Amino acid sequence: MESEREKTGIPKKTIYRLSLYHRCLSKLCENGLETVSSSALAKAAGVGASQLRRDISHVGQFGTRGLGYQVEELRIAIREALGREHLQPVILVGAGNLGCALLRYGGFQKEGFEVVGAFDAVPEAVLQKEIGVPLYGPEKLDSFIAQKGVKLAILCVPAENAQEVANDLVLSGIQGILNFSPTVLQVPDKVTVNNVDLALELENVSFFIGKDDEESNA
Amino acid sequence: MESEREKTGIPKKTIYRLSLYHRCLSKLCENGLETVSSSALAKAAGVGASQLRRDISHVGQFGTRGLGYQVEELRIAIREALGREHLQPVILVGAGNLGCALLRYGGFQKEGFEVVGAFDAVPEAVLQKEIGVPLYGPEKLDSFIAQKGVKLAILCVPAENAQEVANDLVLSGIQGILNFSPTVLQVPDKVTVNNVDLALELENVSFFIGKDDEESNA
DNA sequence: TCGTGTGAAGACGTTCACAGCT
DNA sequence: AGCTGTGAACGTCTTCACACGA
Repeated sequence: MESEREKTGIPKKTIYRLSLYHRCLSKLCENGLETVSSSALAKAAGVGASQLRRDISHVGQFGTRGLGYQVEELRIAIREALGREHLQPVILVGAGNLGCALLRYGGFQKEGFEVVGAFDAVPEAVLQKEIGVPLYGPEKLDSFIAQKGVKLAILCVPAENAQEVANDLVLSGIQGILNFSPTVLQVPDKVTVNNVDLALELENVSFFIGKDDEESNA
Repeated sequence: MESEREKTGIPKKTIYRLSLYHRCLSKLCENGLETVSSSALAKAAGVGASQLRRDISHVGQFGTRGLGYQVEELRIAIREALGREHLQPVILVGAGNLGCALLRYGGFQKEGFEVVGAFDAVPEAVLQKEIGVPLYGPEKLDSFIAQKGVKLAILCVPAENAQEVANDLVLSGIQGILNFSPTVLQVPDKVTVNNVDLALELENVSFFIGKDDEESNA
């Protein structure tokens, strides 16, 4: 039912970790490091060295045996493999609690995304100033997406409206949705959806604590 | 390196989906449905019917062949399997943008969690009123956790402080952390960490769009 | 007949272990 | 000697397909 990894042959989980490596490499770069071994980088990323090498092998061969990887070279290679060479415009739909927090959150910009517009059913003028991004009503969605050629949307509307809004987004040409609503979105195959389900994630942590109760001895 | 599924024998991914089924069942319940087939429930949850049956079989045998599952019965069984029978107290650390948004976010309460306290390096009194939860400075952390017996924490501090704060949490007895900081936390094995990495998630969506560019024909 | 529960097969991801380069 | 890159073994999750019960 689920078939990811279209075209490239790189597994979805690997993609995820490559992003992580990319971030680690950026940090190493800032610190002036020039080379790094698979084990050192793996440790920084919290994965096994073997897995890291396998992941990187999906991108190409960059290491020097006996030495390690060139930090900058590897970073660029990964960035290209991820298709993150250029700034990518994003819109955010649903400027409620979470939506506004995300707008103020600097992490997206830092990783090469630009939130170019926000949309809400009730676009309050006050907000506009606070979030530093143009805020529109739903009627502007379609033309905005077409005009700016936006392909990515962050969806933060209440669960009740999520599917409806998602439909509009897809019709307007959005190809990827980062969905924060606790809803299973129904979209065409060509559209990618990643769900960030906060409550589910908390439930998951909750499950794994207490299980290890009588395992206090390492 | 990663070994989840302690004790219970239920795979981590299945746990995740069980939470999802649980939510879907609650919805069905509200709608007055009494029975549901694996395929119907699977569709609601966005998974394959076969997978759903397999997942549920990890919990027990509840279906009636030729008919389906008793919605309420299954819901309770899953809730118990997940250990979510009782309200679980949670603290939130880092009442910045995201932290505050999460405090106002109703989703956790809805799924049976109670945010009993919030902590921030600079606990502004104004905020206190806005978020509806007691807000303390870091010095109160330890005693609060001990006193209330809290095991779960939501971590929303800046990346720079995340590891340091996590250390404190672990020392104070926290056993599970839902981490929103873009950092790989180093914690003892007995502590469970789930990372919600917003930028990474967006990067991931971004990767999978455009790949399917010339795949518009289904 | 309809739909569950599950052995068996298959797909996928991870880890091992070592050959080979520097 | 040190470290990468990778075939092969392994383990895990998913899907198939069908026996069995209602």
